[in-house]
Amino acid sequence: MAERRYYLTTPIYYVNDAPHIGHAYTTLACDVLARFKRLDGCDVMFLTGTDEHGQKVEKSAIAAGMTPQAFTDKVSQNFRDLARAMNYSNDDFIRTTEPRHIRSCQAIWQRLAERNEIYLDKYAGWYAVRDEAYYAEDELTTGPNGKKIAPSGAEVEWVEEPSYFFRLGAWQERLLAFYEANRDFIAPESRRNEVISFVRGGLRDLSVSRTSFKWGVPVPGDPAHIMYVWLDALTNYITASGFPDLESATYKRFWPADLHMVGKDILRFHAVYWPAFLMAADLPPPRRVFAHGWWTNEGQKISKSLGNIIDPLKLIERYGLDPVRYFLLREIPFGNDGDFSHRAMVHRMNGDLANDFGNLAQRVLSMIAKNCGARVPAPGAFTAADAALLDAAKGLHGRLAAEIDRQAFHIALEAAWQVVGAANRYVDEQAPWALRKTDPARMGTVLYVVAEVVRRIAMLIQPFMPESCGKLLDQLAVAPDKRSFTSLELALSGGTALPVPSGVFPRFVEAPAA
RNA sequence: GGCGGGGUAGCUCAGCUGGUUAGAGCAGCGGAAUCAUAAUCCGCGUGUCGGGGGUUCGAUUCCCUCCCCCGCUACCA
Repeated sequence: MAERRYYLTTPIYYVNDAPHIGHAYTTLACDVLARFKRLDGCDVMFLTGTDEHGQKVEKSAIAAGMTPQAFTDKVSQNFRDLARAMNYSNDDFIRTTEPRHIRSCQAIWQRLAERNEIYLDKYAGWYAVRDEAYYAEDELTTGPNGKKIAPSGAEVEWVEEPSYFFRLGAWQERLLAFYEANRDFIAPESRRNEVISFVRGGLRDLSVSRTSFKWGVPVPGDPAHIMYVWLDALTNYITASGFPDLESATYKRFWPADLHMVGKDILRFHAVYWPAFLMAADLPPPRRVFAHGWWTNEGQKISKSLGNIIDPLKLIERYGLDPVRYFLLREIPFGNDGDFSHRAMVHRMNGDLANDFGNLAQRVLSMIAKNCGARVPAPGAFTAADAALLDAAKGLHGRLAAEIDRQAFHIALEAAWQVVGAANRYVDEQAPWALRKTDPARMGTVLYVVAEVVRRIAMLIQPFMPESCGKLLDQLAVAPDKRSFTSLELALSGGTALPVPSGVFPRFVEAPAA
């Protein structure tokens, strides 16, 4: 059903930033997708990493009294630590300062230069030293002293510097044709509209080199120039696949990427510049870019100045890792903005996890432990009700695979929870506690059916909550090598000894007010 | 300004090409049950489907118009 290979990436994170919920969220979505694909039999490559070049990094390093390399060695570790804390399963972690990447960037540049897609000219504009940014003429105002002022309030000056340019302007029609031919290239749909509208508005050639700082990839043949950070950064995706070695096994297997997951703020770079660079270099563009939304904190926009940045490590400490993973992908439609609030978090944790699913598992495992000799009961013939519930659980795999393929994580979870609800209703209707006295054999069948449904659900949502589902599968005595989706049809067998059950999804209990 | 998305029960949202009493989850109210992490199950919603006009036998779903919200409108990433 699915393709045999799947290559997906997170953005590379700018090392100058401290890891926050936005980073955690993007990578989490990729992690769930990667885990799901692996369990579903795909050969997956899941890449994340850090963007370590640029003027800001150079300055921060100097401020810290370190060389840029020593500085980035230090701070890139923050992102590796986050990956471990969030239990991400990335197969590679790329740093733009690695030799493989510098070689790759220069190779891309050379391919572009050879095809006459890059030329040397001058970049001229109003530059604010304080902001390290250029401003357009119409953004400026005139200050009391007659000098031009940027929107930020900084004084600007007219600056000209030599720069290489990429002929982006020539790619407008080909990009539009590409979007038209690849309807799924940009998601969600509204983002696709935005990008198309942007490209329709016309594209200017893009300055792709700088001479104002040194910390970056030197332009081949003209080391006075450093490659533009985005050309450098975007190239990481193809570097990790083995480029520029076009004959390498990994390149042949994994390029083009199946999915670049990004935040909505960097969509344009991925959906416009990147495919243009690649097509211009005569390399295949990626298959899809998904732009997700942003989190607010208790209804407030998150910003450094407000000091309300959400630290994922603190969330994990407070709620536990898997509840946080679940919440982030269940609470809001993936692609939309959403709000993180303590109240909502506890609500999901207690309602969906502890009450609905956790308690379902606990009630059936507990009854089996007490009334079936701690062994999986051997089922008798299935009734229509049994079959209906089992069929609902069996239908989940295809359902989830389809939703995951379009990054509808919230719908995938919702579908799984529909079966959780059906299972809880089934338990109440069948009332195995009453059958215990009247018809123990039937009780065994009922408990078997529920245990089997729990097994299937736990297997399918492993990508979301690997550790918790692992514990649950341990309690069902499902062997570790029988947890991929090819083993979904290996139903529990009667007589299997089960360990003593214990709750997997704890309730969050508010500390009493002091 | 231009382009795009959206305004549906207290909250978050489903409702594809128009057609039975407009739905789900959560919250709220009432009840049942007692296997289980006091978890579970059942019942209960007269919502101007943003306002107005139009097309139609019939519109939340199509057209026009108005109001409001959000996003994009390039070189800090």
